[in-house]
Amino acid sequence: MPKAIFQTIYQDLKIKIEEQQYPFQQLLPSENALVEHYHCSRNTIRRAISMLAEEGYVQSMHGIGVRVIYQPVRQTSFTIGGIESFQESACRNGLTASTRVVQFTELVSDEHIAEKTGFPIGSELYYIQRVRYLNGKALIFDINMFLKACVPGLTPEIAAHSIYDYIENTLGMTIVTSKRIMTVERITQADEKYLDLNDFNCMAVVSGYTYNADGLMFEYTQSRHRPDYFCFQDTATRKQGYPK
Amino acid sequence: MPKAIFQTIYQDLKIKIEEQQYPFQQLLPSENALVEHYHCSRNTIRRAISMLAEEGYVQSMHGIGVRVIYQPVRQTSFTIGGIESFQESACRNGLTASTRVVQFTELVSDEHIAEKTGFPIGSELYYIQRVRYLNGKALIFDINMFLKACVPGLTPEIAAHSIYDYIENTLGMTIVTSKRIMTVERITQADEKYLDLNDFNCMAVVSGYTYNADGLMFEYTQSRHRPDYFCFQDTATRKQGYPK
DNA sequence: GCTATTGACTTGTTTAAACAAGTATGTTAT
DNA sequence: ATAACATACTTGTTTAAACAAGTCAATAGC
Repeated sequence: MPKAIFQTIYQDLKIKIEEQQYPFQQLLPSENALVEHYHCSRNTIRRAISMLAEEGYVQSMHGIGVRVIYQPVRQTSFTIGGIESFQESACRNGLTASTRVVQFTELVSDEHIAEKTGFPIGSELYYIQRVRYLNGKALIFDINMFLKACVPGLTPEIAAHSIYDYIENTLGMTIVTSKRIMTVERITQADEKYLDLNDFNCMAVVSGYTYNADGLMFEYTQSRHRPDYFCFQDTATRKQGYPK
Repeated sequence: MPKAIFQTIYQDLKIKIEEQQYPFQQLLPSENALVEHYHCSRNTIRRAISMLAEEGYVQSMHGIGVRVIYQPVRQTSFTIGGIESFQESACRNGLTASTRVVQFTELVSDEHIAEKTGFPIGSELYYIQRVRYLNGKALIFDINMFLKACVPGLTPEIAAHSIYDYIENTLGMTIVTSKRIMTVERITQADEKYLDLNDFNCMAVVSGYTYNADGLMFEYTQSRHRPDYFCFQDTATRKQGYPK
């Protein structure tokens, strides 16, 4: 439930842009006009607009106005620069999702794991392997490692449902920042064993490092997607003011 | 040359974090301390900090402070949520880069192109195919389409050097927003013809839609990377204030 | 007719202030 | 000892104001 004013305005403008009340290539009402409409200060309006600009919804033009550059997306896509769980993504794309836990153990981080995941050597971890089904097809293979101290009481039953739901709603922990690296890697024996592969010899791999509200990295995830069901969206803005 | 105060502070803090003057997991000086140090208002400090948070350098904790969560990167990576040209990326990663233009023609957008690129039907375009070499190996195949009206005077010679350099420094146009979609696709005949493929049957594909300062989309790019030389970085922050 | 200037808009940057709210560390009262 | 409270921090939100700077159109002067 958004209580902050800028959040409310941000979401209201976002919906109006998505519904094309403010169509592609048109200008938004000027900041001063929005100030009158929402009965708030110009700073608050500017904060909402800058959030929309970051997501590629609008683009401000000095002396002119704020242009809408949002266009409806083309196909089912998996992430848009936010942090979404598998469940949330599937739901948003209108797909039937299910999960099978194929491994659930505990282990202690050694040198090799520390190098790959960033967990200090000696950390006690949960190690989980899951197969994700979309509309009945085995398409995604997930490997998760959680800091045991941060996610106590994890069970295979929770893993089969939604770990994020457990973390946020049951444990009350807040997930804040996630660093992700996308690569394309050759298929492994586990991919072949668990997934419905169509003679692809590569997988789209998203490696994620997730931090909680204390700034502590508590999760490493490797998510291996069958190429034809993978799509990753991103909006970049060119930094001004480079040296020279 | 950054003249804005918040830019200066942002870059100064960024460098200090990268040099680990503010080490991983430590807190930055409090906002009020930074206000004294930089002789500016708290808002200006907060703006610089929020930019660092967006890039995954720091994370603010209500009532506690701002924690550094930056860690030096692992390997050669190709993009970090900014807009970088091939030249800039290669330079940053210390690689020898060269480019061969294999096609340079003009064409008019038809229904099929409009669907794929978003250019309106009838737009006059430059159509360019380029092979990118890193340390002598043909690894990337680029397909570019530019709105002719926006990038007048483009030549194969410019394409062989750096189109972005031409656009920004010669034409004086500013690139602001770029929307990108990452997918993994099967190799094409052109990939086989031009690139050094190592029995991969997929390519990492980045499709980009670039907008200039007028909010006009003037470029569509498809960049096809050999999987083992591809790495894409991203930092996401979980939005607070979801409905219920 | 053409150019230059003015003025009314727009967004961009910065400051100062006030208050809310979360955290940690005391001290006090039981 | 322990619980409750006070208080001195921290970051988070919002306002109001001033000025800078870019755009655009109408107007004045030649």
